[in-house]
Amino acid sequence: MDTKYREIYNIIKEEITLGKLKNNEKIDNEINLCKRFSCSRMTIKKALDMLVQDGLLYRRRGQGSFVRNSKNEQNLILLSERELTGLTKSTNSNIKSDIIEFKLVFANEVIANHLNMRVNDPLYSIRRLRYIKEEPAVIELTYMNPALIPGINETILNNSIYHYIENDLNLRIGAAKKTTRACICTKEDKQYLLLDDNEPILEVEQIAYLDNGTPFEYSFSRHRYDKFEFTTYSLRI
Amino acid sequence: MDTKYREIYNIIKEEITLGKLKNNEKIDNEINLCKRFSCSRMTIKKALDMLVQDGLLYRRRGQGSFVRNSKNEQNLILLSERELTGLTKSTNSNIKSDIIEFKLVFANEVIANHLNMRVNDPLYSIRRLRYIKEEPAVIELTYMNPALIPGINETILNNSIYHYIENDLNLRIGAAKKTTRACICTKEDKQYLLLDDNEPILEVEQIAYLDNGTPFEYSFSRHRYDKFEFTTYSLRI
DNA sequence: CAGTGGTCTAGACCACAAT
DNA sequence: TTGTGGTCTAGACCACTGT
Repeated sequence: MDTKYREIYNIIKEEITLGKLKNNEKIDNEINLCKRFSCSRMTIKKALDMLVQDGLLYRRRGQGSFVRNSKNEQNLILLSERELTGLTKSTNSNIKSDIIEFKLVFANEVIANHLNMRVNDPLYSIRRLRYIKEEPAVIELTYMNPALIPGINETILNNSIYHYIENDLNLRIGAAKKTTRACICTKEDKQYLLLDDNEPILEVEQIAYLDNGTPFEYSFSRHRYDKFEFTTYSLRI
Repeated sequence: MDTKYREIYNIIKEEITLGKLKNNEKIDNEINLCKRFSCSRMTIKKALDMLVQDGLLYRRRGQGSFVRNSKNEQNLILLSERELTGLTKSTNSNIKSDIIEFKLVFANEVIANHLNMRVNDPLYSIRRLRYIKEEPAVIELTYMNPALIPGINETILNNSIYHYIENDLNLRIGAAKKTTRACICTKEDKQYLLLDDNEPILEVEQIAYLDNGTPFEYSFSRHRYDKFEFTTYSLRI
């Protein structure tokens, strides 16, 4: 059983993204939505505020709530913020992985710090090359705490680690801190991603947290610059 | 008069960032905070949820709310999400601008679309080179709707457009949609930012919205790759 | 003026964790 | 069992917009 506000959020989100509600169209007011969903105004507000955070709605006191231009920009792969479960989920299609390296190492100070571990604690180190539509697209270097995420093997790595965490380990991923930068490509990048000397990398450094705030993954994803861009929607609450 | 939840948010945020509250330390529970700030639990929850969104807090049902590792990483310029007012505010120091070009043009279809204008409506086009600590750091190309943001002149451009919008025009900036990508540098980038052939650009394309949902700015900021990285904190609500 | 969203309250019941 | 945060209610008052 999901929460009521999340159900309402999903229903209205669908009405917007499927085009039932047009751009700049005024949606029903809060009072009417309360009646429609048999709930209090605070619950409606919570659902609508989530849609504002997604950039799908804007609201004007004294006037109403309106749909925001929700162009389907699908030339490139866009990642939206409420789905933070890595490549596999956000692109739905045609992901394959080569495992370049998969070993147990010992945490250095930086990693231990980010993952709330001690220096020299054992640590998974995973390097994968990921393909989208048969073309090499990302090199991922992932560190995971084996005490939190046990039982990783090649089968899992060939599919989705996140799927394993949520469905087999029954843990829930809650948040991620991502730092994005542009880098000059290295020899390794050129080799695996088939880049020329002057072609850059879009690198994302990430710490991912479980639902309860515990960090479980520290990773670097080096993306081909011509296959990825990232969109975020920032609000000043 | 600010809202109560924003005041509480600011006070607790300061206690975390100034180091009064240490990493992973449990903060006071909601009931006690209600008493301390003389307010209801919902108001406390709203303030604390904002801190969770900022990545400064994590919360565990049955246990409490805890401070998240808030290392001061100040080697590079980091932009956090709740401050979306451009370079000048987010770096506090030592910004200068050269105006490369400032003219009135006519909106093409793409721009008109993003800014809710009509094709061929008049439009400010502003190209600036921005220096940080006397070194060239960003080339900004900005389009603005003169009907919304009138009276822009060189003095304003030499300082902060955002300051002018909020303090002189008394408008409030509410949200921004940002798309980040890595690019091969152009001849112009090399010339102004003093880059070598193989050094990339970190480009941010942005649509900025007023408080009431109206888009007023469409811009491209081309950052030196070695002076900028962007951090975002994503939540799965 | 009426209609809208923004804030805030004082409580209720629930799910979860530690003891 | 106790203490914690998560959800939800039914209302209140306010600020802003348009007529």
